[in-house]
Amino acid sequence: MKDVAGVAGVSLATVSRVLSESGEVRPELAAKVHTAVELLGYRRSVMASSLRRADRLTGSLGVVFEDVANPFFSSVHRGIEEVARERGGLVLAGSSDDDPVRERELADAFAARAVDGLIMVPSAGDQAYLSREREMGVALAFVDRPPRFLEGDVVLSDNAGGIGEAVAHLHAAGHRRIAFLGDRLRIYTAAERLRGHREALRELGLAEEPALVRTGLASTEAAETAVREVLDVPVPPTALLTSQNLVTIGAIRALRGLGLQHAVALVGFDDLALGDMLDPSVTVIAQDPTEIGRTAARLLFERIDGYAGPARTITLPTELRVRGSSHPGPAREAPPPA
Amino acid sequence: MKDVAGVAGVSLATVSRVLSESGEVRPELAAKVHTAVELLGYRRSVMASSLRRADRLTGSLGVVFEDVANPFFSSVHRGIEEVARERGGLVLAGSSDDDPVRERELADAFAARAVDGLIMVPSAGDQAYLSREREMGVALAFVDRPPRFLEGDVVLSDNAGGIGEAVAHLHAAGHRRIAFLGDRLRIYTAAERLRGHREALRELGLAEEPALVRTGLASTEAAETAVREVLDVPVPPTALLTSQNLVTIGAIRALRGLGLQHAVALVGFDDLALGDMLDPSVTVIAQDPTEIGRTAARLLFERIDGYAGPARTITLPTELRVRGSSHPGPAREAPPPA
DNA sequence: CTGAAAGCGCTTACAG
DNA sequence: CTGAAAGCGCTTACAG
Repeated sequence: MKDVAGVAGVSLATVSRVLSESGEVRPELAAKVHTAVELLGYRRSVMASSLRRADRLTGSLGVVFEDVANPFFSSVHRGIEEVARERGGLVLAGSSDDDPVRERELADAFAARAVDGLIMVPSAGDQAYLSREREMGVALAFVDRPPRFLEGDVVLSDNAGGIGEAVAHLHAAGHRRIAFLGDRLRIYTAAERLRGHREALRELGLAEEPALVRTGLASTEAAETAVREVLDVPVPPTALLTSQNLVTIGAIRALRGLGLQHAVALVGFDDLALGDMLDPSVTVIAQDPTEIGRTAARLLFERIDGYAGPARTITLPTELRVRGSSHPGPAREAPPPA
Repeated sequence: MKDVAGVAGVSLATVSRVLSESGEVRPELAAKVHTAVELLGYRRSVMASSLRRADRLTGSLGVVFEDVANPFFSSVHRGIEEVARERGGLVLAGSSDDDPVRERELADAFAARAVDGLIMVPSAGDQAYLSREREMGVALAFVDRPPRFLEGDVVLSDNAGGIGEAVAHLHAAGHRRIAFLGDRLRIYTAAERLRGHREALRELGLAEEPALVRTGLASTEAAETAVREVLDVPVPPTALLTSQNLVTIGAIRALRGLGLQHAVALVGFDDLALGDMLDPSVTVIAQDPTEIGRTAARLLFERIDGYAGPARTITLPTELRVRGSSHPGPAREAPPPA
């Protein structure tokens, strides 16, 4: 910048004013500065700039995902990037692998790089430590699940509502025995989806049968086994609701293995790539991860811009994509009462 | 840091030495410093630190992908993150959408944040502008395709070799009429894959028939149409080679639409999620995106650590995953000579 | 081994 | 509107 000032024949302060578009500068001087910048190929250092600025903003955001390579999160990432880009912001991203220690290391490393804000998919741990970052001026927003032991803006999908819609859809198609296959309940989304199932059954006047509810399924294999077991009870379910991608895949494998893919209905949470190419194609409850990312970024920028009101929770709707698996071909009579 | 010095009763310089682990400091003083750091909850500013350091390193890396939400690239991202993490580094990522202007804006924005290095998936444009960044001390590495008008370290998949292996596999299964469906040839990987097809045919003594080669396919729809056309020639192919995911999906749709999914063999480039659940399951040429990311990060860190030798090109092998689609069920007699 | 001082590249009151 | 000067939070010769 010193060189630019020299070439342009103005003071350092003037160059700074021109380049940061702050204060009034005579157009002729501004032109000289721009010419010098072009000539020298000068680029202002964001780091030095933010160090001295009153607002200390760096125009960068940190994002902690469970895994940047997970397609759901990488779509959230994209949504955040889109909104950040409108403001000239850049995104730092890292994977916590749902490890609270790693999550904290990442938050620390981002804060040390003076990010303006942090968007986090909170791990199973405790997020209270983030109140210190907030005090130090780092804005916060959460995504996919709420933080624990800390208030904060959060963007969620309507997990319970999405499941409820699926249950109603299956009920309308004549199903009365709807099994629920879910992940470990310590995971917020897993618990919410189970809650949605229970509430929907109650609203429809259906009894909840313990034999038709299986949770704690963390892998495709576990899900496959659970589906086989749940279909092996005295009065088996006519429809399956799977609360997560891996569980859905396990269920598909199990149904195929038993030759029941056209006999037992299936609705899965989260869309599957190629889900429409399978036989039968898979009915799903789809989230909108890109919009989740955009929304979280907007909330975060409001905080960065000074909003200091109470924490907000935004719940985005899910979309039921009805495909073949919830319209099993052969006619079926109503199952006997439980 | 000033506060820490005050509490610890030492000079600023000593605190800096302890925290940056540079220079010799008496253990007792170091202990005092650490106590003060704990007490105050102090965290060193990476920005201020790097501004004054001799090496100017910030411990952050910029990555320009075509799209952070593309599963291939998000896996590359994960590989880069893993290697960066070993060194305490952080990753900034952005999407160019294959737009040279956006690519350059991102490279600029990263450089203004003083990243130590840049890993890029070069867009179709010209990367010569990056030589300026390199002169300013930013290390460079490229991924998936080589930069244009610039020398640089690059990590590629063995595109031609992977296709060659697939052609040999189909040939061994008796196929003599193997169609190639590819993307726009201005895309490096598309051109390489077509080259692999041609060379493999030549090596096997098969003539290349223009009617069996279709390129320029940028969408599922275009691919579907092209497959229908290529199957409609007087002597149709008995096998299809698709050079990219969207093309593969278009081919699957076309074959199903025609009821030929068990009659015409198919091998696609890049694995498909659920590719093993389709009927028939899809034989693919799989890349290893995470390893591509790790390798690029390693090359980049070598440059950051001072390696100044010639540009290196590392080509990673692909893996042929033989599944049902290249073993069509019904026996088939050798097709008539061309 | 330790401290006082200069300075990285910038912004911002403070005068004029 | 413009410039000289102080200072953001740190590191690093330079003395001692």
